[in-house]
Amino acid sequence: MTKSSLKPSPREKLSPEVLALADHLHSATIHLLRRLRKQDACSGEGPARLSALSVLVFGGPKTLGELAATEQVKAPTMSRIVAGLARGRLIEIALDADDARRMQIRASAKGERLLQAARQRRMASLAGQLHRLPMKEFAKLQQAAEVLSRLLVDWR
Amino acid sequence: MTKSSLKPSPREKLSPEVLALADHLHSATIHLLRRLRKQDACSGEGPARLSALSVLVFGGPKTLGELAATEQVKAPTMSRIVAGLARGRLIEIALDADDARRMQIRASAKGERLLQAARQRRMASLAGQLHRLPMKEFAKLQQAAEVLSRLLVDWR
DNA sequence: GAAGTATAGTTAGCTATGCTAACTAATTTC
DNA sequence: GAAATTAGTTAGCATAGCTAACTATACTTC
Repeated sequence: MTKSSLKPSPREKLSPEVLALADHLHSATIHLLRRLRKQDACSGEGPARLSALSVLVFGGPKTLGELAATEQVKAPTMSRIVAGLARGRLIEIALDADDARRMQIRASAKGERLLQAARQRRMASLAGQLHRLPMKEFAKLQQAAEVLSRLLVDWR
Repeated sequence: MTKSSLKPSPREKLSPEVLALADHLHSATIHLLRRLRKQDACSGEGPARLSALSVLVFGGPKTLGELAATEQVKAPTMSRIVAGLARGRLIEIALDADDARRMQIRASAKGERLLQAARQRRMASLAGQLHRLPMKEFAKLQQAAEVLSRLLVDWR
């Protein structure tokens, strides 16, 4: 770091330091998710379906378009993901009373159970590793997770 | 945190705190990579090929089996990825002198250029966001990146 | 050195996930 | 009420993951 500013004033543009952090963060997140992804295999559903289902479980009912936007995917892609989830009885689809074009999609009880089980496996895997960290490093990750969340919210 | 230990002694097993961090980290990394992934579209190559190519560029020549192991993918999958990269002249393949079954795969000059350009786009995107962070938060991410790297190395 | 086993990669064929283009149907706007 | 917009589907393409079954080379064992 060449200059310090404790208030939200940005640093100079794309210094080597910023690029180095971008690189490390990029690499670490890729490898972290690659490890966790393996835990999902035994759920019987692919990553896109699990992710969409988790949006429904934690975010409540959504239309197809809202789901597509949340998952940053085009409508036809989400259409097929929803079809797959419906085929497995993991979601329930109701027509919107106000607008017959819209569909209200919600997780079914079965979908909720499946997602919680999958989530449990991922969390157990990651938590099992975090668990082995010394307190100090654990705290660093806690702070970083908050920073990352804000970064994503403020992304532009 | 219920107990503190500044030395590498692990905490109690899978406390709510550990699970909460696992959850936040999981969510943040997923959404971070989803954003960065978009930058790769204009490279003309998919994520699996870019990732394998980056292994070759930064890790030097590899056999197909080594590439598959590094990318945590089965041999037939890597076989097709390599075929795609070869079709685009992004890699060069030589037969191993000692063992005619093996292939030595290396990035071509064209592959190196393409990967560096793609990497530049990802890094610019992420760095552009990191750039806007106040110094203090930036430093937190730096520390976290180190912790994450160690976590991945020590993963078991 | 021949037979059997192990290893490196390929091929075929399945599923899942992403896209665009072109479509249907419902709603809104003018 | 005609035109434009919006929600979602269908068709068709490419990438990426897998297993099973194959070829070809290398190693082992007698």
